Amino acid sequence: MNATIPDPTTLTPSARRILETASTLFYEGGITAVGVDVIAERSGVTKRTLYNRFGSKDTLVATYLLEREMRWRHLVETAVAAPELTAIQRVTAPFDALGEWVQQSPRGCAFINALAELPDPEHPAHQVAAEEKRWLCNLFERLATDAHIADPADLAKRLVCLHEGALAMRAALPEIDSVTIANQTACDLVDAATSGHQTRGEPL
Amino acid sequence: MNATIPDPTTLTPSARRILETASTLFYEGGITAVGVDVIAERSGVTKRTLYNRFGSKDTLVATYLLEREMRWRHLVETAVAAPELTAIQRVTAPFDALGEWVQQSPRGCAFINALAELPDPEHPAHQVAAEEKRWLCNLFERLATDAHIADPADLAKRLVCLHEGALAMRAALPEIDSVTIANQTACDLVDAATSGHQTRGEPL
DNA sequence: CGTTGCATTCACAGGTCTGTATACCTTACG
DNA sequence: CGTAAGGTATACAGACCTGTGAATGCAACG
Repeated sequence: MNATIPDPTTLTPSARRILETASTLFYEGGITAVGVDVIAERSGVTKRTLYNRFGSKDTLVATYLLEREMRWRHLVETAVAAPELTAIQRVTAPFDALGEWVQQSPRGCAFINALAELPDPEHPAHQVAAEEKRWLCNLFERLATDAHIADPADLAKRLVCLHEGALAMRAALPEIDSVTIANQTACDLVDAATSGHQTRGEPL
Repeated sequence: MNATIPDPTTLTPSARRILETASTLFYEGGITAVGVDVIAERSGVTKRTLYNRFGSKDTLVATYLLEREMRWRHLVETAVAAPELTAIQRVTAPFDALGEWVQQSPRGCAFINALAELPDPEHPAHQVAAEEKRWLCNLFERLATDAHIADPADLAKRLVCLHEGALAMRAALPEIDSVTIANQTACDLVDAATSGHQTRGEPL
């Protein structure tokens, strides 16, 4: 029934097609709502092949999220490493990557969506999703540290919240250009964190 | 099949029980994953009664979101109207309401989750969810206007992003106290928007 | 040539899903 | 008393779901 997640970079040709079809359908239609029959049919593959390659739907879901995370990480890492950027600009570079990313992602964050559909913390996909958020938060903290910002952990958490909010709002109210808004806000937060001591309002 | 959404405040006793059971199960287990059979059984009601009262699962889902929105709105509106608050403090008051709200909502935002599961924009629940976000954004803008903030529309969008991000992060990484972080950040944003001209970083 | 791995075809098991049909019971109220 | 509304009980239709079984084709590689 269950199986270990295969390495998305070394897949047989059929498995590749299956994964690509599943990625599209899961993201656009929702994980629970999309059945393996449709995935197999749209991949030009039989269900048997699907199960031979992935072992279970849950594993296919986890593989889908895993590969998506790899693509996202790669995009962010190249954006952050752009040579023309200052250390300060690098801190908000993930928001630039997000701007590209959402062009092909009108339905919000695939990881948040997966968490919404799969409440069971034991589900393999659940941990992939949580891991992605943890990675992003740690990345922000590292970038803030490199930019010699006073409280990098605090800034990182703020930026992660902004980041997720922008993605979520894009699915809910596409007419608001939430990514640009979040990007500007992130720059302001970095500004505030660098220019001397920061006025911090009481949370009442 | 489909039916009009009933008024959640005037329900027969059975319908009340059905809606309450459905609310819990939908939120905790996901909408698609929870079937009407288990809802009926856990409500101590037959499926026939459920269909007599709500007509379809889709309508039941929409009613669930509608009532949840009413409760949330009420909580926010009382928080915003607290007499001891200044106009400036009112702007971030929804974040205080959010602090209470998430005590009973460890699985993130029900509306975002619903959008994740029901991509069809024609689905009645879809519009209830989008409406909630629009309402919150407009509320922020109104509060910012009342507090004589320079660009209320801009600030409102920033605060909505923060708000949604805090909710989403709570589901993904509960160990981060995202609501408190977002509340503090919101206060800082309001501070920055009130104290003279605001340095706005280039989004690169 | 023979093996090995990949994929195919087709059928099926065992559930669960939404939604409906029929017939009966109970309670409130005019 | 009589009626109507709300609810009960049970069974069913028809579709879809995940996952399995058994037999076969085919191409590459030793």
